[in-house]
Amino acid sequence: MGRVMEIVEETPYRFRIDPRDDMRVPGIAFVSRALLPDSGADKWLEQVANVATLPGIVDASYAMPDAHWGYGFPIGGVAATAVEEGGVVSPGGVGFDISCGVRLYAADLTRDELAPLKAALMDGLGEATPRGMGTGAVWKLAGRDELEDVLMGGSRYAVQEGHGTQRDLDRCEDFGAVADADARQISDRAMERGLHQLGSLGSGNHFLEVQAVESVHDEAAASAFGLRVGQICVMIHCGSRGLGHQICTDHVKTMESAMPSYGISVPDRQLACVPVRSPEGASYLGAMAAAANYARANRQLLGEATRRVFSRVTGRSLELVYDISHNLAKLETHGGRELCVHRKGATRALPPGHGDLPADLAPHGQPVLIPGSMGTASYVLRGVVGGAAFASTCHGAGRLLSRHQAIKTVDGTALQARLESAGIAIRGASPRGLAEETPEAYKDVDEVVAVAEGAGLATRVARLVPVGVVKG
DNA sequence: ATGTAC
Repeated sequence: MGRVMEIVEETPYRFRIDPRDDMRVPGIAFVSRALLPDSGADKWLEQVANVATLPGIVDASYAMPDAHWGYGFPIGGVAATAVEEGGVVSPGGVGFDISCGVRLYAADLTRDELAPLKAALMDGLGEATPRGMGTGAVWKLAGRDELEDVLMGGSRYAVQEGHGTQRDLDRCEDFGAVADADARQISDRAMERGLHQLGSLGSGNHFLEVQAVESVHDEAAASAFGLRVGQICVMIHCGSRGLGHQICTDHVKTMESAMPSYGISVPDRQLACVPVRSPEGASYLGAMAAAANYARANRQLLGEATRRVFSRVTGRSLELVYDISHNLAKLETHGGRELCVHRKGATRALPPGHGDLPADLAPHGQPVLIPGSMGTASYVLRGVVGGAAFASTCHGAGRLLSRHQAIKTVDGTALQARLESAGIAIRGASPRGLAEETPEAYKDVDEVVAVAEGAGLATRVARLVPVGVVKG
């Protein structure tokens, strides 16, 4: 399980790995004793230390409370590099599922009002949501030219084509699309994979979930976000499908061969990286931005399909609370310097008053959407003044068992029966897919979120519980 | 996460 790391407890919610060997900065993990492996030997802690060796990294290599082992970087990792000081960009710091993220809708409907319609709603959502490893998708794109429009315009293009409203875009990170997308940096293979998957959930931990607001922790913020106790919500968690995956694969390969020419060596080949200010760095960031726009359009399309079903079955509407990604690198200004902030399984959490927030949300801070594991709670948090890790927080419960271990632990069919008897409707999930996502395979989301709040990364706004789930 | 390996 990797070498034993020496950990210094700075506070009950902040642990430090001091620089050693080639580390340029310390590692900082925002965890509790309960979330830290007993022996200090866990592969993700070693990964935190490895990331600290990257050229140009500033302040620290950070781990969020839900951190666990990932490709090169830990999932739940945050690292920023100084762009004008040789700072690098690494696809491993973004992840294979570029701009994977979450969107949350609030319904004009209570849990009690839904009860007699729940089965019909879940049936409708099950039928309307393409999912799994196949190629079914909501939007049949006209061809590569239209795919390029999506890659450049993200949710804005989807709305322009009639798939949503301006109000939706007001509640999206980056108002629906990131700048500087460059479709020319995407291989033919990645384009082909993206052509037939726009408006599809995928598999793994991706899901569409009908939820109910169980409790509100911050009345003012909840009200501004459009949330109240007893209300029905819909959460959609998905990403950039095969397109993002192929882009990551392509650019890791390119960087592996380019790295020596920049004199960069890394302790793990999965940390392949190049300077942000290099042809390969610019190429990756352009392709990554295009994949991010694809992921946003993907969530917009699935949201529109959800709205149609919701309206038909319940006669009620869905208002977007927010859409935020948790796998992305962004060029941001912090402390007067331009930084390339990698967030991998970590969520941006802008503080109250931040200029990138829409006016109605600005007094309260950015909504942070935390999907729990299947059958457990999810949370809405908000960003705080004086946060840490470049205004970042956790992204979910965080895995405890590998998919392989999870399958050995539970039987998918039995798990489905258990969830259904707990009042959680399941549609479309394969037994194996369910077993991989069993709650026992994840950390306790309540503990993760409590630590995020204790560490001063974000504060709780509302806790949501599952009513029904559509999975791949 | 992923046409679960090119």
